[in-house]
Amino acid sequence: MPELPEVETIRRQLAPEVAGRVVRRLDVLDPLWSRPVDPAELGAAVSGRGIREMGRRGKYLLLRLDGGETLAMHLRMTGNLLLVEDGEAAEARFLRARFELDDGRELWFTDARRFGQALLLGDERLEEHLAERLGLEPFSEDFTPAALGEMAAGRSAPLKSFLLDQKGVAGVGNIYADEALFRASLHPLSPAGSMRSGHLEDLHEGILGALRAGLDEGGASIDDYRDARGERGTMQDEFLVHTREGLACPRCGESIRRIVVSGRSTYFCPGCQVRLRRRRRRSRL
DNA sequence: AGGTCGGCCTGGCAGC
DNA sequence: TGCTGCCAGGCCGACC
Repeated sequence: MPELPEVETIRRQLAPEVAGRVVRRLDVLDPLWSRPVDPAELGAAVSGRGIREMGRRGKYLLLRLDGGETLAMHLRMTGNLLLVEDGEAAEARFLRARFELDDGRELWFTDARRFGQALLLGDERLEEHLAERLGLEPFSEDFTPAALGEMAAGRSAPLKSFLLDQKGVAGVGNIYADEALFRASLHPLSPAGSMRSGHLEDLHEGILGALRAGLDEGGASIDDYRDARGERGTMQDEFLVHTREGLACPRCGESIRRIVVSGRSTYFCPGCQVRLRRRRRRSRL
């Protein structure tokens, strides 16, 4: 699934290719992609516009256009954004939207499950939209163990659910949540508010370490994910626990388990990931 | 208000 | 072989 490392891999590949180009034409083939906006309306609004840059916030790809508007795209589960050299020759399976650039190349948004969406907003409204949904960027200097502690304080939700919540740390999804918790030696069912300062440092480091590994490997291609060139990432070969049920823990050798937390498959090592207890409220003096 | 759950959506695969 | 039914999960709205 596209999470921060996958989306950032695509952004890094596309940014130098699309900056300064013009979208000669945007063809929206699937009304679900532009919903609730009419496909033809969104197509007309983007066609002819110059591209300033390709950005990212959380798991959103941000196509920044001339004139102070941005097309925010979300890949959700099975979306891909491909740079296509020859639109005639490429296989158009699951094609939902097609951008023709002024250099003859095309950007294709493909999406088997059709969860992906795009939204055109003025930059001010976009900032509001993102601020309502997303918390800290993990690679910003604002993301510190102390900031993590402030977000987790008083929360009884399991650490796994806490990490999946985009309003906390933006960009972490099911894969990297499992990997981060393993790196931090923290049990996914531990209440978020139960972490002490050492745990906060471990989790902070675990999140960054897992995301960096994903970036180094060009993302994880368990099934649908491909980078902007259509190639697979290799992070799935480096997973420490995710999808490794029954295999030996790389740290202590115990058998990795799979449980369901918040309806999501969750992999962890019962041998070395510590289950914290809910912190007792400070008694009043 | 914080936490959980069902719905969106469909390809792929297990099971018969 | 071919059909059915279930699973995957990011995000959001409904509900407790």
